[in-house]
This record gives sequence, structure tokens and C-alpha cells, in this order.
Amino acid sequence: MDVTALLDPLNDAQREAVGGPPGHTLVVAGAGSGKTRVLVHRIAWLIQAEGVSPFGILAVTFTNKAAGEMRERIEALVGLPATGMWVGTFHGLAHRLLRQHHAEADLPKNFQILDSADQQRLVKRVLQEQGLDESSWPVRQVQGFINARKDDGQRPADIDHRGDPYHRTLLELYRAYEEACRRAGVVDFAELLLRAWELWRDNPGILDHYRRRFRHILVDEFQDTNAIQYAWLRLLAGDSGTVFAVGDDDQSIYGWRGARVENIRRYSQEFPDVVTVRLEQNYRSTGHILGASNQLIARNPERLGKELWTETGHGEPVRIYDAFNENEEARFIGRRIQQWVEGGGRRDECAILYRSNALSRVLEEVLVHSGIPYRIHGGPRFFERAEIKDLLAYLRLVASRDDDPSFERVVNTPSRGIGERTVDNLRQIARERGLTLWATAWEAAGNGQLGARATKAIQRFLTTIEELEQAIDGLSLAEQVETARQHSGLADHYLQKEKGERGQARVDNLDELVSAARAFELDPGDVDTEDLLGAFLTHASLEAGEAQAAAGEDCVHLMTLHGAKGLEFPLVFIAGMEEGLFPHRMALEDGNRLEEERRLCYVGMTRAMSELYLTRAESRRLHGREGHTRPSRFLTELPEEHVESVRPGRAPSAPAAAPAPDTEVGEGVTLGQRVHHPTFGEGVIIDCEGDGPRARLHVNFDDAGLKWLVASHANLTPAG
DNA sequence: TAAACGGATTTTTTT
DNA sequence: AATCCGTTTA
Repeated sequence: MDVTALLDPLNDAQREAVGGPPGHTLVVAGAGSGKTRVLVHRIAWLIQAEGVSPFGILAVTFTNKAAGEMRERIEALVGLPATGMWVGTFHGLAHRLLRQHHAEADLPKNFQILDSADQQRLVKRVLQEQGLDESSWPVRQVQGFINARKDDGQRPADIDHRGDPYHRTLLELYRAYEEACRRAGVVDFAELLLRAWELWRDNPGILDHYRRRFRHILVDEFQDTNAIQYAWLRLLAGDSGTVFAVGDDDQSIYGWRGARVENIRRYSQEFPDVVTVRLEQNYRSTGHILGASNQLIARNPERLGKELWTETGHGEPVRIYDAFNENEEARFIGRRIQQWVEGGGRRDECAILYRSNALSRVLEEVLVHSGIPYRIHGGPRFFERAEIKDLLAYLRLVASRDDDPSFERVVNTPSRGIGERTVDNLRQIARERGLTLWATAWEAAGNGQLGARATKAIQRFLTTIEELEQAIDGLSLAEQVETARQHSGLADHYLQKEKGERGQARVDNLDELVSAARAFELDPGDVDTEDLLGAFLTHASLEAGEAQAAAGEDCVHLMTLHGAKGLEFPLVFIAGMEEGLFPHRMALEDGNRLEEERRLCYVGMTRAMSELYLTRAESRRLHGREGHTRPSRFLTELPEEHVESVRPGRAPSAPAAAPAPDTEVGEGVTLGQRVHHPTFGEGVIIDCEGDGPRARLHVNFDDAGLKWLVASHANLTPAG
């Protein structure tokens, strides 16, 4: 086998990383430097040049998408299916371990997974059981506390509340929540990781088995690992395994959910003889874009240090556009995209990025208005939709009767006369006797302690589930889901409850779930085919699915800056470059968070291949309030030599509301006219908004530059 | 049980 | 402005 072919297409740094000795390696990979390529080639190198068996390789990523891509590319490169290799997300791999060793992990065989919405409901339940007031103990905060502790590897017993009553209560809640999970046989996301780590910690035999097997561990996006993930890797590597870590400290944007950038540094200190390779040649962006990005991120202290460079030319400077308000900002972006398309570009080469989702609305309006197809990334995901989760809850109950959250979810959905009172009674009995809701319901239905009416209703529910289990036995997965769909009566329920399109959309989604099951059946991937339903339920929990099916149409992409990580587009806009919005006001107080905002800006900028626009609105209406804004500090941090302020000049297609030239726009001046202002001097009126005395004029002053002025206060006189 | 009202909230999100 | 959540009301 000619392994040099693996190295040939690489640059020197990439080659060093891929073909280096099979020891600990840290690859500091800048944006657009070919990091995935290095990871994939490294694996191929291990197999083909070092003679490592795929069975000995474990590669871990953060998203299913990344894992899928990696597997695909490895197989394409190696030329055969990489059987035996473990490639997956931290959560996916942890789940796999826990399934395999459920007894040692003290979990039921069919344990179900809670997503964060499920977890939130359960935390709320626990709060109510403890008789705590939700306004003093906000569910989200309690949930956040529990997750943060788990992300740090701490169980209630590991935490010292030091007599602080607030802390003590949180601890009690953590305990009670754990107990509720245990009873119901459910596990949340953070628990998957913590439990998998504990499994190894407490079972040396099992750990040893995996240590012997996985001598080669590769980690993508290392800067996003949290404490427990790091600990998990460390445990697995032991003294014999090698870790190949790829990451970029400058792209660490998930600190707020427990990611620890410092794991990169820690890794190179704690593991012996780590070879560090820097990938600094960028294959994505032009010189100007890179220059501006480099200098922005250089403002952050405490970096590992790295400066991207490119062989490509300077290209176009980064352009900054100051709009009068958010409408005008959106119109500018729309216009620019239209030009791009008229110039032969495709719409899907364009992306509009923003700090928070609230900004997408105006942009959408303008795009709709201009007839530009677009697609918003983010938003509710398929498997997270209420109707989908309802139907899955029926199936979960079939798979595991103890699953209390699922029981609660559908016991009265569709309504079958089991009210809050009845469920409350069940809950109370269950708690007193330490039983699950299902067991309690079963018993209560037998001894009639709930009253005739409720008993009957409960019996109906119990029968529904039991019959469903009978009915799906021996069926194919898709048929099972279809059967559950019918038995549940959810379709009629939603049609009746939500008239018109909304209800129908829900029903369509239920049908879609059947299709998803069919697709899963045909290609279940690397899972246990003995229990397809169980695997499908796991899939639904661990892989939330894209929000919208990828439309075939050529669409402009709209997404948050976080959502853009890992992507690239020829033409990129970052909208809302304003203090308080970006950097977000929640991050202004804290230096660390501010640095993270700056990294976020860096991530956004480095998405752009050939053109980058940073736009802002001088006045913005947000959450119903209109306010004046200040330009983002990030704008002022950009070096002049790479940046150009855009003068709209004669707009190629006039803004929607703008009158034709020569129309009087107020106070005896017209669009296009040369005017004089007492302070700013002479300039040309290039645009206007509104009419009458409140009209606002956009004037391009010779010296003072672009200004928006209110016509009635501007004191403009015709210049001549 | 569901509609209707009122109040608070409003960063980012994967698993 | 819009949405979500809890409470009140019919």
C-alpha cells in the first residue's frame, strides 16, 4: 500500500500532524485550516501506515453530523467500511457503554433518555413534590445547577454546602431529582457522561477491557470538552492509550454550557510528551477577511497564540454598513444579495448571521418581500416537537413501563378524563410507596381507591398501553410506529384541538415519524438490531434532527453565529453589530464572557470566503421598544487597512419606501440634492425614510461622512 | 376542561 | 412585539 498518497495532498503542518508518531498529539487548528481533513487522514494513516486495526480506534465528536461526516470520509479514504471502529458523539458512545454494561452501571436494560425539555418537566415535578415555590426556585436555575454539577463530575455527596441554606436546598433537589430518575429508569444527557465515567472508575475490569481495545483515541473540537468529558478521556487513555486532540482555543464559544477551553492546555501538560502542531494556513478566506479577523482576536489575552495566513490575494475589504434602522439594514442586505445573484452567484452561497434569534424577523420580512428564498437554521427540531414526543412517549411506555415522564406526558393525552386531581393522587401514592406511576396506577385501578370514574379512565389508559404492546409484537419498526399512531388517537386529538393548518401540520409530522422509522429500519447504522425499537427511541433522543427537511431550493442561509460554526460561505453578513446586542448585554460585565463574545465574532467573520459585511442599525426596534444604538466595540477593534465603510451612494435598486429623485422630501429639499448643514458642512441627500416633518434624511457629507438627520431639525439649506 | 386573561420575559444550544 | 406560563373565569 502506498501510504505516501495520504500525505501528498497535505501541507507541511498537516503532514506533520497526520504522519507523526502514534503518540499524544495536539493539533491547534485555525479556522479553515483543514482540521477535519487532518483528523480523517490521521485515522487512515494509523490504519494503513501504522497497521492499527480499526477495532483499536475511537473517534469522538460533539454532533452527530460531525460524527457521520467523519465516518463517511474515513471510509471513502480507506476504501472500505471501517467496521469495529467507534465513531460517535460523547453522548452516543457513553450510551453505547451504558447499554452494554447496564447492570454494572446500575441501570435497567431499557433505560430511556430525557432531553432537556423532559428534564425540565421532571425537575418541576420534583420542586412541587418538595413543596417549593417556583418563583424562589426557578426551574431553569435548578436544572442548570444539577447539570453544571454533573458536567463537573459531582454527585450530591461530593458537594459541600457549607451550611449555606440556599445551597443546601439545591443539593436536596439534586438528590430528589436523582431519586426520581432512578425510580423511573431514565437518564438525562449529563447523566450519560457522568455514569459512563463512573462505570469505568468503579469497574476496573471493564475499564481495562476498553483500555486494551482503544489504544488510539481521537477528539474533535477539543476546546468544547467539559470537565467530565476530559476526565472520561483521561480514564480511557490511562498509560497506554494515545490521544490525538484537535481544537482551536479561538473558537471556544460554548463556555456558557460547561465547555472548558483550558482543557487544551491541561491536556498538553498532563499527558506525557505531547507533540503540538499548529495549522495556520487558511484555505477559506481572502487576505483582508483574515487580516481583520486576526487582529480582532489578537485583542484577547490568554490565547495559545496563532496567526492565520493565506496564499490567496487580499480580495475585497471587509465592509461596514451603518443603516438608519433595522429595516434599512435588512434592505441593504437583501439588495446586496440580489446583486450577488444578478452577478451569477447562487443564493446558497450567502449567509446572514446574527447574535440572537430575535434579529431574524426583520431579515425574513425583507427577504419575503424581495422574493428571495431563504432558510432559517435552528428553531424547533423534529424529534422535539410536542406531537412527536407524545407518540414516542407511547412507545417508550411500551418499552419501559417505569418511564414516569412518559407516563405523565400521555396519561391524559388525548384527554381521556384523567384530570390533574387523579394524576396528583397517583403521584402521591407513588411517592409514599416508592413505586412508579405505572405500578401505582395498576394497583389503584385494582383496588378502586381512586373512585369509580377515575378508575375507569385509568384502566382504559393501562389497557391502551398493554394492547399496544401486544399489537406491535412481531411487526416491523415502521409498522410499530404506525400502530402506535393509531392506538394513541393523537391524530384526531390534534385535529380537534388545533383547527386548520396547525392541527394538520401536527398530523403530517406524525406521519413523518412513521417515515423516519422506515428510513431508520433501512439504515439503522452502527446499532443493536436485536432491539430496533429501543435503538430508534435512542436515536430520537440523541439525534434531534434538523428542523426543516433540507429544501432542494437554492436558499439564502439565516442562522445565529453559534449555528454557523464549522460552516463557510462566499458571502457573509453579520447583522446587528451593536453594543448590547453583540457583544450581548448579558456578557458586558464579565471579562471572560466578553472574550467569548469576541471569539464568537471571530468565528462569524472567519466563515466568509470572499466577501464579508458587518452591518448595524443606528436605531433599532427590538422587543417592541425602539432605541438608539452604539456601534459594537468589535467594529472599532478592526484594523483600518482591512476595512471599508460602505457609502450606499446611488442604491442600485432603491429602498422600498424611498421616493424617486426630485420628489420633495421635506423642508424644500429633494433627494439627490446638494445641501448645506450648519455643523456637518456640505453633502448630498442619498436616501430618506418617511415623509413630512418627521422624515429622516440620509446625507453623505463631504467631510463628516454619512449621517441620518430628521428633516425638520436638520436646518438643511440648498448648497450651491 | 378549556378558553381567556394577565404578567413576565426576551443569548447562544447539542446531546 | 410576541410568546410562554400560570391563574382565573365561564
